Amino acid sequence: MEQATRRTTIADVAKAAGVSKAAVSFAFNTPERLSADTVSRIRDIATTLDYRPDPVARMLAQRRTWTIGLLTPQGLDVIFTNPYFGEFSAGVATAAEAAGMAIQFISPLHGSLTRAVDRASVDGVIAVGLGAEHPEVGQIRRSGIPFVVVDSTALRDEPGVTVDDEGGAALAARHLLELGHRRFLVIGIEPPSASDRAEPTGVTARRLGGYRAALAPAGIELDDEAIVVGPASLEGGIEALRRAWARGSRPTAVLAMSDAMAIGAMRAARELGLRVPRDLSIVGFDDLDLAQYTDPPLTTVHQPIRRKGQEAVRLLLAGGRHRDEEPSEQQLLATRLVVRGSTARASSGPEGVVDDGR
Amino acid sequence: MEQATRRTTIADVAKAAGVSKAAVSFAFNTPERLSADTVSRIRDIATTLDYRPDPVARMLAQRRTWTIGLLTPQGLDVIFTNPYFGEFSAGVATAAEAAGMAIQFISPLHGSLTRAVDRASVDGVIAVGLGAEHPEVGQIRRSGIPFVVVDSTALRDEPGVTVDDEGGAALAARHLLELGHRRFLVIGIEPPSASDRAEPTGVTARRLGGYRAALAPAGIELDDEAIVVGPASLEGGIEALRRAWARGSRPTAVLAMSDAMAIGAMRAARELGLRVPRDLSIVGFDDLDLAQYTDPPLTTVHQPIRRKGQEAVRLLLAGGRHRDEEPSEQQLLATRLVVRGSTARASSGPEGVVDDGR
DNA sequence: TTGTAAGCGTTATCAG
DNA sequence: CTGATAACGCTTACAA
Repeated sequence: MEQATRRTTIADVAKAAGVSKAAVSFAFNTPERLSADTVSRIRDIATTLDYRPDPVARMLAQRRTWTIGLLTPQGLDVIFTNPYFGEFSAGVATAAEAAGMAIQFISPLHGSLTRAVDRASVDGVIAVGLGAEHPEVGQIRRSGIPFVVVDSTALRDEPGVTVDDEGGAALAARHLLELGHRRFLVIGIEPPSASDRAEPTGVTARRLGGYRAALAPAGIELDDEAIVVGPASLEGGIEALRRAWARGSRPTAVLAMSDAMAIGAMRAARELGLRVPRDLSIVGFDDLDLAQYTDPPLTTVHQPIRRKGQEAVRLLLAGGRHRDEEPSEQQLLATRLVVRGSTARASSGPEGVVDDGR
Repeated sequence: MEQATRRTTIADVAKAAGVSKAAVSFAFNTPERLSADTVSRIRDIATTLDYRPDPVARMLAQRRTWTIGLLTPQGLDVIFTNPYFGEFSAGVATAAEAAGMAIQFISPLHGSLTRAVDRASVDGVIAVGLGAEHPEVGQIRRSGIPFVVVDSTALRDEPGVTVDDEGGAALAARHLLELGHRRFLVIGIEPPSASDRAEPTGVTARRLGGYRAALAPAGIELDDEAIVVGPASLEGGIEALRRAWARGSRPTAVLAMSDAMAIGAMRAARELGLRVPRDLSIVGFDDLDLAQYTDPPLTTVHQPIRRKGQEAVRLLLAGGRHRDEEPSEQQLLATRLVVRGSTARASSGPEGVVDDGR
């Protein structure tokens, strides 16, 4: 995979046009500085010679790469197949393109995020879902590259954008409460890397906090029995509900921390012979595009995923975080409950046991 | 978004260690060439100074970017939210990472793919779903960068990987035929860009060919009435079935050219009061992960999406296509039918009209 | 084993 | 308005 022949350089064009390299550069970048016909002459020759400026040389000289890095602790294979990241990336891409920036995914390389960060040549980075325990944050901060964090309230002193996870989660729990539910199962997101697992990831902790805050007034506590975790995927949701069921959990409602998991749970419920929402109510979190097309359509907590991506870019371009600079802007985006068809009034339990409201 | 302070360069390390820049370079890239303690001394100092080689300078000097470009005619926002591309990209990413390569998405920039290609700094490109009419193919070929095409049989003289679209489509049609269906609706993929629209994209034409080939022996022809097209998305599928229905189509089976569209069609069918598969059989194409989790699970044509991505990388690394080189390897991957729950024996029509086999 | 110096292809600076 | 000339930070012959 080597280049076959040498490509035309700025020097070739300069020589052919009988001008300096600088003049050629001007002809493309600041044509106002040259006389009109010099510009057109140079451009003509450049076209003839099929000259295209080398992006790498340009980056080196400009000391800018025109690229935004999207840093995630998950591998690219999970990133690309995860609808949440898809929508988020779409938001980032839209805003980045508008600003003339490309985006580069920075994911663990051979297991090392640090290595990946070193190899990436970017003007700034958007770090998604990074806990405070990630050393990469310090690594980037030291490097002096501007960055913003997304979904990491733990990093309060960095500029970043987050959604109201607690509030959204509370809305979901309250909704179920109002429908008369008393036996809950929480399906949580298990942090991706082993190192994260020690301390639950920010999102998980915050949403759990929201559920608890809403249920407490009703005298309901979520003990370990009422919580299962797994990867934030469809399979993860299936597995989670199966596992909970196998160990004897008999909820009338499940609070899933992601739509993917909620959809998986719906699938698993069907396998267990439960009708959703009649035997089991399920509420998700995210409001993916897909959520409105499931059967039944998914009741879920909406968060503005694409906008989150756009805001992150805006923040980054507006300054990001610089070395030793005072903390800058924090964005908190609102969440809201979208009631669709996967939740209903609590009725008799799945095995004919009438719920006595205990 | 400017760098706050100057980062440590190789010259800084060299001076601090009292060696030449070359020695520092060797210490990292070819330590065998230096004495063991020189290496460790240099490395220690480099660590102290927090030296990290500048990737851009390295690219320029090496004349390699260690990056593979993924070229698509669709915008990044559709790429990232399309599960097919997600799985494909995951395959590419896996293979690329194993080879120490990063991947860069090359999508129309401000509407121009050509511009995007110029700005991209890559060692090779994988072009997905490009028709022969795309001038970018020539652009890249002229540039001398190795490339492979995916899903474009029109470009027979380029190395590339394709799946057996005709065969797979025929399998799908034959399956429905065997179930007794006689009234079909084809939901096709509408090419993304207006320029492509003139001539149907390769995939669409090939799959349609497969359907026709299978139906012809049964004396069934697909006229314009029997075909609707739309974007390859869930919404596209919903829209397509609705439109066909509105204009009077009353099929007992639909052949969708993508799983996303098939799932959309299932949704639209439900809205129309049709039960799948009882009133309407639906078969998709792709076999996305999602296909097994729909309700009912989707009968579809499986294609090895991830593997397609991996093979493309392999081909590219194995040489790709060079300027003026003889055509190189073509890969044709097999497809197969996966029968699940969305297809059933043809029965009475949706409005109680008994199908007389006409 | 290590150093020297010539690139790599731009852009930026500063005279003319 | 134009053009030398010097960065930019690294790799890599080639010399020592």
